[in-house]
Amino acid sequence: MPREIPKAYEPQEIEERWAKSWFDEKLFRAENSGDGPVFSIALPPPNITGTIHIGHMLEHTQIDMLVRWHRMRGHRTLWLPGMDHAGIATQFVVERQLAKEKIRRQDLGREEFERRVWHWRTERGGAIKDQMIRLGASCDWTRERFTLEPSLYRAVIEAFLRLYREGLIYRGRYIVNWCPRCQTAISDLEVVHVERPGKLWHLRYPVVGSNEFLVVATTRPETMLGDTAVAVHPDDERYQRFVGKHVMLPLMEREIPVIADAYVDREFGTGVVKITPAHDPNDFEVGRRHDLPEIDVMTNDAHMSAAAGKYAGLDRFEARARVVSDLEALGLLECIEDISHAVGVCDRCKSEVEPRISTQWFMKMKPLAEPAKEAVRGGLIEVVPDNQRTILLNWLDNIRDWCISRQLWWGHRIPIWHCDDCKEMVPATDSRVELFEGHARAAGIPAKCPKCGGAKLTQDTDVLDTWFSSSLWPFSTLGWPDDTRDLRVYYPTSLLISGYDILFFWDVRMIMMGLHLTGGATAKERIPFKRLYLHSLVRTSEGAKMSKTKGTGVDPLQLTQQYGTDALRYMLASMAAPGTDIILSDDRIVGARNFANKIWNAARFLFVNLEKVEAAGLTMEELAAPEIRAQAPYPVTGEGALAHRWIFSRLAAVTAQVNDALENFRFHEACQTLYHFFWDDFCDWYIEWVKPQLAGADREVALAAWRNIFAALDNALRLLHPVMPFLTEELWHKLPQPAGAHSIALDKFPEPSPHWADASSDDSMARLQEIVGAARNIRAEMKLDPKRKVAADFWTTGPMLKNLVTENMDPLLRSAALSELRISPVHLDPAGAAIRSTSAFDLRIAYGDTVDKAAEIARLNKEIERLAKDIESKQKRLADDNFTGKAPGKIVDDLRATMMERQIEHKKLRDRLDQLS
RNA sequence: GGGCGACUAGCUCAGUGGUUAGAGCGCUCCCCUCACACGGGAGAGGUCCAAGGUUCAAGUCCUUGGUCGCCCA
Repeated sequence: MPREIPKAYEPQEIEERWAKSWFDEKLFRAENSGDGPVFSIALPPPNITGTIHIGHMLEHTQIDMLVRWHRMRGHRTLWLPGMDHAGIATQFVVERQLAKEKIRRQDLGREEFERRVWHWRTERGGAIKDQMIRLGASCDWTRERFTLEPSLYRAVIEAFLRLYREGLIYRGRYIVNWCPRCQTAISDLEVVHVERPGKLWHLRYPVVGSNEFLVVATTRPETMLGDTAVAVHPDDERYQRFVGKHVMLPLMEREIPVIADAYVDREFGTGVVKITPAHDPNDFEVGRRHDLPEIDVMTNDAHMSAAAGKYAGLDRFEARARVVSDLEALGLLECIEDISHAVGVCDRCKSEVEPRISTQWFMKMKPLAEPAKEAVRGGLIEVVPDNQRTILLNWLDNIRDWCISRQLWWGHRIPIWHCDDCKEMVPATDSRVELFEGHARAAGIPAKCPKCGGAKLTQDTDVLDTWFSSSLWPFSTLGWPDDTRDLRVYYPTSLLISGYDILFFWDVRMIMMGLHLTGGATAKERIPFKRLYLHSLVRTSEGAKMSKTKGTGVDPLQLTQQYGTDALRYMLASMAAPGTDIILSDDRIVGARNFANKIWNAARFLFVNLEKVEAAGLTMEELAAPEIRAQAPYPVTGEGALAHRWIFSRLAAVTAQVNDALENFRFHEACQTLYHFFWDDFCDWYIEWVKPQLAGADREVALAAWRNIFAALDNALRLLHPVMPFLTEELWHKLPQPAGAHSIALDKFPEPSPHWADASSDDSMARLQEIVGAARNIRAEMKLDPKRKVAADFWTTGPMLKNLVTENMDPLLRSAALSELRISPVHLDPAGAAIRSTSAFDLRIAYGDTVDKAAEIARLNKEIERLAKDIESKQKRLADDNFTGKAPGKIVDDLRATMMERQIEHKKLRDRLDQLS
């Protein structure tokens, strides 16, 4: 193996191999027996129509990091995956496909159409699952669920029936958002408001029995055909005398009343508004208050209906133009104003939504919102970042009823039957489902109408909003409404990670449904998740949402192909600071790729060099067997001793930091900590420091050094595994592992071993790094040939530091490319030399005549000035009794100590400057 | 109109009241040293949007304003 290890990390083959192996071996299957802490999380189910995009990748990376971390810490970990049937989206995909054959779904009929969708689902749906497997998501695929499968269908019916019986689901004729393209009602949340230029038309309505007009202003003149009143504010003196009179609705020649209602904004337009109860939510309210007729002047596809008289059959926008020109011809168009206003469009298809009166199913939300508010406010559910908690509570405060019916064929059909004779609504007898052509449908069909005894019952044709089934996801996937073992073990789930864009659509609704429907005795047992982490969205460099249709989306699989999955994961995680959106940049992923390569090469170095020690009779087993690694660090004599103690001390600190970061969703901090540990500490210092020991002149030293370095590498790999699963898996397998060990993913996450912590090593190493830094700085400034080793002089007053230097002479000389480092008994002579100082030591390298004296003077001056300023400000603060009296003692002491150090440095530099000039 | 957020190095971003505010990339200089040029070493670069305030101490907390986003109505 060592001989074949490639020079650059080549992720492609490695990733595919491990992805397949993890899946085939069912490595991530959760056991619902046993003891110990449980960590469970449900995958936000992607749409079956979807393919993976960078947002999924971000979400899955974050989930997977936490899942792998918990699993490695021995928690009973379940990540439950699944797909959403995605009502509208899926129906559209299939309809579009049919359209190519010039077939409409109506031509096929409902049953045949559903058959086609199922067929599509089998053939084409769920591509995202394969992509997730390929990208290493450590889900328990044996528990995969689909929102339309029988057990979840049953959960939906059960939930519906309970809510219906409790009166929380009702049917009624109200104003809804109608999408004329999707030909279905949609919920308020599915309407997005876009600011668009528009016009405000001022129309004259003749007052009956006079020559006067009332002028109304409207952005939608075509709806005037359905006007059933005009309204003014009750206190508006301009119009009081008209209240109770009638105006003649132009074009329709219909007399409609002038009413007074406080809803009217006196400042808007003329202060008179037309009232169209069937086509405007506010007018609808006014209409109900005043008992006005509701005239729907449109059809399902937003053409004018028979109720629109001679305009029937026209598209709504054609009708608008015709209405305006007809009014103008009659002299009833007062003026046209250009304005900008918010237009509601369908979230999915972007066509203009038509507010329209319609018979639909609704869910009462206020009673459900109250417990949810309590759970969040009381901290039963922790929301991160915290500001999202405010947003969530705010929304719950203003919640409105949810229109849950959709005029689609793909979805959970509403389990209500209508009596053909008396129109009584009869719910399914129970939530049982039966299989029809292999797919679930309601089985509890009522036999006869309980009211009139009629035997002809027809099931409601509507289906439920996709989000209805989604809102049951955390418990329906675990077997609810049955009392299953999974449900008892894994519910409430530990955590939900979702994008903040679906907070209202999904997260909040799950909280409400979980609290209301599940069986726990207390709210704490009924919440669907204990913590809610809202992750950021990935945006384009312009800050816009990624969009496939606009071509601004980034294909994660392509990036993966180019840079490796681990690199992409690392990049996303390293940018995933809570609360701010992510703007992708090529640089970052290149950096992440380089990091992966660095890890690869550090391991490569070890394995390649192992040959040399194998030649000396040491075996891999002796050096790196698991039981050997477990006892690290091994004491090393000689000059590398410090570095060994130090790297394990670093490991202890890094482990604690990573644990803390992951506990708090601070993925970017975990990444940064790991990056610096691996690259700077492990590679740049530790490996470099101990290289000669590894070469094996002294067998005992080599043995211990190798054991330590392999143990450290093994620890590092396990620390890195959650974010870079493939690379670490591959390298882990190159180390000896216990018989039967399958994967690093099932190995232990490092413990933050307190006995590894070693403050004195940390301190000593930092000092030595300063000395090396000083020497390198002189070399670079003097433009010394890097290959040329030079002698240096060293002066310090501290005996400790003197010993430290002596004890670590060899690695010091190598790191700084020095031929020798002479410890001087006296102050160093600045003549003919460059000196670098800290308060603790001076380092001198002699030069010929190569040095730019003026540059050195400039450098000194700049440094002196900076120090002087700093010292002055510190002196000032220390002289202030207010500060010394009130600030904590440690702060004052530290400040004083620092100031004294600065003063020493300052004096040294001043002296040198004097001698130079 | 209501709410939430952002503004820190050329760029993308960290920064949890307390030393001289950090990282990656980019830039400058040197080095293809036998793990890695996807590398090593050394540097330059910041009145932390503005003005007030709280505090012994503010990039960090508060107020107001500016610019730019997002959500809701």
